[in-house]
Amino acid sequence: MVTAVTNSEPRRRNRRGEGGKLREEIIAAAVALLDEGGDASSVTLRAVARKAGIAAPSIYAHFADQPSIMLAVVRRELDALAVVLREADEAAGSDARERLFAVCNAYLDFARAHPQRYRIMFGGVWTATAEDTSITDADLLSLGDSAFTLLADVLGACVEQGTAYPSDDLYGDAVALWLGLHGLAHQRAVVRTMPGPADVGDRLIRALAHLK
Amino acid sequence: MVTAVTNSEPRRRNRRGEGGKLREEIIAAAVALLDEGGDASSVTLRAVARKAGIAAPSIYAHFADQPSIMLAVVRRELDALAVVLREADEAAGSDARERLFAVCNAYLDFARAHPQRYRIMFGGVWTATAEDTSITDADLLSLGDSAFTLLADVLGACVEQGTAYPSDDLYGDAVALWLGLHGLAHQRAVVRTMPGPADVGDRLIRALAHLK
DNA sequence: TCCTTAAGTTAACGCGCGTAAGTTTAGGGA
DNA sequence: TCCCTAAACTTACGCGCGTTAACTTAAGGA
Repeated sequence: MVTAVTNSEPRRRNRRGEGGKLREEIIAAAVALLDEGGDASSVTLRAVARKAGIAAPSIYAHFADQPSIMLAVVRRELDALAVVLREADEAAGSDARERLFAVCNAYLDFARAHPQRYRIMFGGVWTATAEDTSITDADLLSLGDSAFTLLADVLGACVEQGTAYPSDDLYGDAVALWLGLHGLAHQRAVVRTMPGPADVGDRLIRALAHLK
Repeated sequence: MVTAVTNSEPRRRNRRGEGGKLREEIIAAAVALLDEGGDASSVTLRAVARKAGIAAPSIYAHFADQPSIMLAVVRRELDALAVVLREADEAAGSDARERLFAVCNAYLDFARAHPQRYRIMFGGVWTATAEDTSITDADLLSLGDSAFTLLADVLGACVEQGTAYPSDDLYGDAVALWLGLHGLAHQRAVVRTMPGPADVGDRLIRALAHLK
């Protein structure tokens, strides 16, 4: 599959103060490449440039190097995930149990809807590359903070409401809950046909949140 | 880092009937490359050849292409994992609870000891490449069978012994337990510095096995 | 209108990759 | 002893990659 970028219009050059627009287009192009089913290695600098309809060197005006593009993608998608979770939480009403399932299922749905993105977000694109770049471990850890905090809050609400058994370490249990969700989400994002019963997600949530 | 393969001996050519020996050496070379800290993309055909001390084209006598090498690596490591788990189980004695923790911790220890291997085993090297190769989904699913069956058996023993609450779906709970272990193992294999309390592994096991 | 400068382009570099075709080395049966 | 052939080597091709340097276009205020 060549995707044949036969744009008749070569691309409208941005206006004077709007050079920054291209930055967003580059990130979008990288995400589009992922969504087409490629893995991380198919998101090359040149492929992104082709997708965005620009020449490869034009990227260097907006990103220092190729890994920086990937980091921007991860940033964007983690922010999008946090928004999705927050929306699901607000739509769930005030019952803590409902909120918990809403948030957890929204998480799993996001991963299912965008498996390639999920793999990039949590698949360790960095471990190998971050050594050479200016990306620090602290950078990476802070990325998912917003989404995780929401999950921990909702779990706390379940304990307060009495829906879940009290915990000796709420933070630890929240981490464990997320790890379970992540295990399922990641495996689904990887194998195409996941073995096990359909309700395995609910099983994970109920067990890890210590629901009554 | 160049690793400078300055072998004085260019490499002893194998005897007549022993051409198959090189196959094992190639797999070992690929694993060695992983252990040096590279990601999947640094296990190139030529890098493997350099590591094994042979010329790149010599690999084609034993593997159809580069993905086939990776599949062989995954096979080897999954077999090794199954052996490790089995040994841990046998060393744990007859108490079901002890056996469960022994097997689960052996799993986590394996991932911690060989993070790069673990990432390859479960990181979705295939999803992108398997389309072009002769590797089927059924192939991949059957790979981890031996290890998973052991885990499910031990979990069943816990229920029988009364250490764990009875389950309405033992298989489903075993899958959920594995997913939790996998989430932790994978995340540790990816981020270098994993947040959360040190006993998060025990939390996962206790909750997902429904221990009393 | 012209000129400055932001927003791109084209050209070229060196590298490592997978693969093809032909060549050498040495074990072991006749 | 000779020579066949398995096992591995050498050389070479073309490609896509990331990156750099130098050049071109056009927006928009003076």
